[in-house]
Amino acid sequence: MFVSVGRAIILHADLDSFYASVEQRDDPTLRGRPVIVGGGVVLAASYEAKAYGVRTAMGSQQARRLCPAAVVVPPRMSAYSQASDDVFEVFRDTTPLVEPLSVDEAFLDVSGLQRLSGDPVQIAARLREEVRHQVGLPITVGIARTKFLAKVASQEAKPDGLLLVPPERELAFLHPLPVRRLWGVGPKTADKLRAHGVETVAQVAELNESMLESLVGPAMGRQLYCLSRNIDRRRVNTTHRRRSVGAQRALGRARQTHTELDTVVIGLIDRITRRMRAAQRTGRTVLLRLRFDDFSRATRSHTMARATGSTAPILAAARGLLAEAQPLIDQRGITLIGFAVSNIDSGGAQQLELPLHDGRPDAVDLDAAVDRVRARYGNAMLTRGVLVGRDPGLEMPHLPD
DNA sequence: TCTGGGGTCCTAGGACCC
DNA sequence: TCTGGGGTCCTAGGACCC
Repeated sequence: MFVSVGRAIILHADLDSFYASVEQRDDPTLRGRPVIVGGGVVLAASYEAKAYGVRTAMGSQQARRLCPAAVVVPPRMSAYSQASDDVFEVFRDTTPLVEPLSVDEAFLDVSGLQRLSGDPVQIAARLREEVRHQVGLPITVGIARTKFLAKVASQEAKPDGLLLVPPERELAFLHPLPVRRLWGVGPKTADKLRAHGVETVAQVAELNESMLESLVGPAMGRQLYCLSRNIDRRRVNTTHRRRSVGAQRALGRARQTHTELDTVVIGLIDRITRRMRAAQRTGRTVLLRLRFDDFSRATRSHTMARATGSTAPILAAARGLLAEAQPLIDQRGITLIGFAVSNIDSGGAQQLELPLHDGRPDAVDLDAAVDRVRARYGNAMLTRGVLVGRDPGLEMPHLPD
């Protein structure tokens, strides 16, 4: 049944200190105590540990200094993955309109649920109860008319909270916040804004669009213009697709021999291509990511003629990139190596130039086009069903599989 | 702040094509 | 014929998010 409502109601559901909460759930002796998940670096900290200033991504030495009483436990990724699946099941029991943002975070569109399930606060409260009862984890929910406000609301409500931003209170809620709360504003952008005396969302909202664009670039400028004025028309998107698959490994300061490094490369590429094949994905661009002794970084990339999920061609590309970067490695010393495969499932189909006779799409020689696609990219992209020629937006007829 | 691992998106320049 | 404008792709780097 469809219930017509005038405006969207969006929930942002966010598990609290996810990894640490799973550890406290599974080991009762950890409850109420400061818990740090991680080895060399803090992957997650319980709220008891956060109270001492421990933060995610902090070096564990510093974390121990801040909180000597903390219990440090190694990560158990499969347990977190299972917990995540369980929580998302609760989400999907609430509404089919779920957009995952990460393992521990999602948007839920509950606009059509009111007649069936009560008002938004009741729906959110029940969701929190269900997650607590069925999975045993604390979760915070923000409710608003837009994604952005819902997310800000959940951040304000953490931990283990629930916050609704009423439609008539939106600007009053948003404007006093620091600019860092705006999506996409990190340390660098915050610095740029501060240099111009801009520290709150209200101050951003006083700037016009061209001023913001000159300050932080066209895309970021437009985004800040819209968000600071509470303009956010993004819908909850359930059809999100992964755009890259990657793996990386920190190596420490010790120099690696060629053989040792190649062993790491094989391991990383094997991990990536296994995951790609498991997800039935192919990719066309291989990216090498390096970090050096001085913490500078470099990337090298290579785009293959066709998309693939096979280990051999991707490994060959990876080794080629590494050889290309060898002078940099010898010079600066490598401390991290990673690869990512992107251009997922592209096959390159969008780039194909079809022979248009007199510019009429109906006069396209389909057989010839199919032959050219096969010759250049293999068969994978034919399953996409639609080809786009050079004419912008010109959609070609469906191709036979 | 002395640094993991997984991602996303934007920008800018060069090559190339029509 | 020459030139210029517009468009896409590829590469490298950077910022940001969880």
